[in-house]
Amino acid sequence: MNPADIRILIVDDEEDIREILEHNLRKEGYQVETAENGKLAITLTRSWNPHLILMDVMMPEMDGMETTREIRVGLRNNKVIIAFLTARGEDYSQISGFESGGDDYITKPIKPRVLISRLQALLRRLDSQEEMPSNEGLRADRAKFVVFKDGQPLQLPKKEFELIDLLMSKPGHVFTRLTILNKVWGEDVVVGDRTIDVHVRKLREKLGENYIKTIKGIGYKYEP
Amino acid sequence: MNPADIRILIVDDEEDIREILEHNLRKEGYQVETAENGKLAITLTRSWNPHLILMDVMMPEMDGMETTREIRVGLRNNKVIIAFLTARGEDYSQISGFESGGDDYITKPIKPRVLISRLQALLRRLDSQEEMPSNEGLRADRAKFVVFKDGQPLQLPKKEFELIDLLMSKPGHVFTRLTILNKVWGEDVVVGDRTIDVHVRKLREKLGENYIKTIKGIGYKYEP
DNA sequence: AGCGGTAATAACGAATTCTTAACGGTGCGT
DNA sequence: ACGCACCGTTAAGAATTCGTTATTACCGCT
Repeated sequence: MNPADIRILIVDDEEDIREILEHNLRKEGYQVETAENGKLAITLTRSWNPHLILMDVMMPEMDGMETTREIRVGLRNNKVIIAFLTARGEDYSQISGFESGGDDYITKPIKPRVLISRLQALLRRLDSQEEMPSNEGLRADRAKFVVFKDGQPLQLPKKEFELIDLLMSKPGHVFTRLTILNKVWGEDVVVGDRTIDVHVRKLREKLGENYIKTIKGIGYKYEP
Repeated sequence: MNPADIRILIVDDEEDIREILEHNLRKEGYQVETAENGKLAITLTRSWNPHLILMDVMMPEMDGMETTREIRVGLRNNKVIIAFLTARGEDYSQISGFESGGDDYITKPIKPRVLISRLQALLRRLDSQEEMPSNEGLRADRAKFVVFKDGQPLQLPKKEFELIDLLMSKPGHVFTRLTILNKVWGEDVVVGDRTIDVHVRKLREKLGENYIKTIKGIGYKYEP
C-alpha cells in the first residue's frame, strides 16, 4: 500500500518525541497526526481512523494500556494496529498489553531507520487485509456522528447514524432485524415492525440506494 | 484458531534454548518441531509447513537472516510468520532482517509468559486471514447469507439457503426428509409432502444439477 | 407556547417467497 | 401389465415480508 494512503497516529506525552517521530514518518510519506494524551488519542482514533498507532506506554493520567483497551472496545471496525513505545529499561511485564490488544512494541531510544523497518513490517499485514476504509464510498465518524460520502460530510440523526454505523462495521455481513434492534434500539425496547424499514428508507434517501441491501426474511447488509 | 492446529518451528543452534522453548510451547498446546541449523530449518519448513518460525539470528554457518531469505524465496504459499530471537545486547542494525521478510523479533533472555503473549499477538493475523477462497464448488457463508458458486456470490431466499446450508454442513451425509423438516421448518410445523421437493428444484436450478442428490425412500445429500 | 427536527406508528400497496395442488414419470413387486 | 410408492415439475395463489407515505408523538430549544 502507498505510504500516502496510510494514517499513523503518534501518542506520547513528550513533545520532543512526538516531533521527532512525526518528522521521520512524514519524511517517508505517511499521513501523521499526534496526540499528547490518551483521551485525545481515543477521539482522534474515532474520527480519523488511523491504520497504525504508535503508543507510549508511560503516560500520566491514562497510560498506553488503558488507552488501548478503550480504543479496542470502542471501535467497531477493529483493524487498527497498535505498537507500544517503551523505554529500554522497563520491565517486560508491562507488555501484558499484548493481551489487551496491542500488536507489537518498540523500545526507546528510537533509531529512525529501525523504526521505519518495524513499521513496514507491521504495515505489511494491512496489504493482506485489503479492505481498508478509504475515502471512497462511505466512512463513518463515530466521534462526530457524521458520515462521509465521497469525502462530503453528512450530518445524520442519532438512530440513522447508529444503524449505518452498525451495518458498516462489517461490510457484507448480514444483520438480522433482531440483531439490529438489539444493537441500535436496545435489548428490551419494543418498537413496531416497520420502524427499521423507515430508517433504512431515510438512509437510502441520503446516501443513495446502492449501499444498503435487503435480504428478505433475514435483514440488511452494507456493501461498499 | 486452536493451538493444536498451529505448527511452530524453533530454529536455534543451542540445545538448551530449543528445549526450553519447545517445552513451553507444547505446554500451551502448540505443535512444535525444532531445527539446529538453517539448512534443517529450510527442509522442515518445506515439508512440515509451519505457521510460525522462531528463528535465532546468531547461528554458525547460515544465520537467521540468510535462512529467512531462503525460506521466503523458496516458498510458494508465503504465509509463514517469522519471529527473530536476538540477544538483548545486539544492535538493532541487525534487524534489517525485517526487510528480508522477518515479521517480528524477540529479545533474549526469553521470559516464557512474555513469549506466549507475543506469539499470540503474531498468530492473530492467521485468524484474520481465515476465509481462504477455495474457488471450487460451493461454499455457504452463514454470516453473509450467501452461497458462492465457483467464487460467484448467489443470494438465496431464506428457506433455500437454510436447506443447502444444512445439506452442506455434512457433505455426503444423507438427511432424511423428516430431519430436514425438523431442522429447516421446525419441529411442529406441518407442510405438504411436495414442499421439500420444490425447494430442491429451485436450488438445483440455481446451483446446478450435480450438487444435491436424491436418495429414494430416504432423503437428500450434498456432494462436492 | 411554538418551532424544528427526530422517532415511531399505522395503513396500504408491492414484491418476493412459500406452499399447495395437480399431473407426470420412474422403478419395483406381484 | 398393473398398482403402488415415491419423487420431479409446473403453475397458481397464499402468506410473508418489505417499501412507502402520511400522520402523530416526542424532545429540546428559544
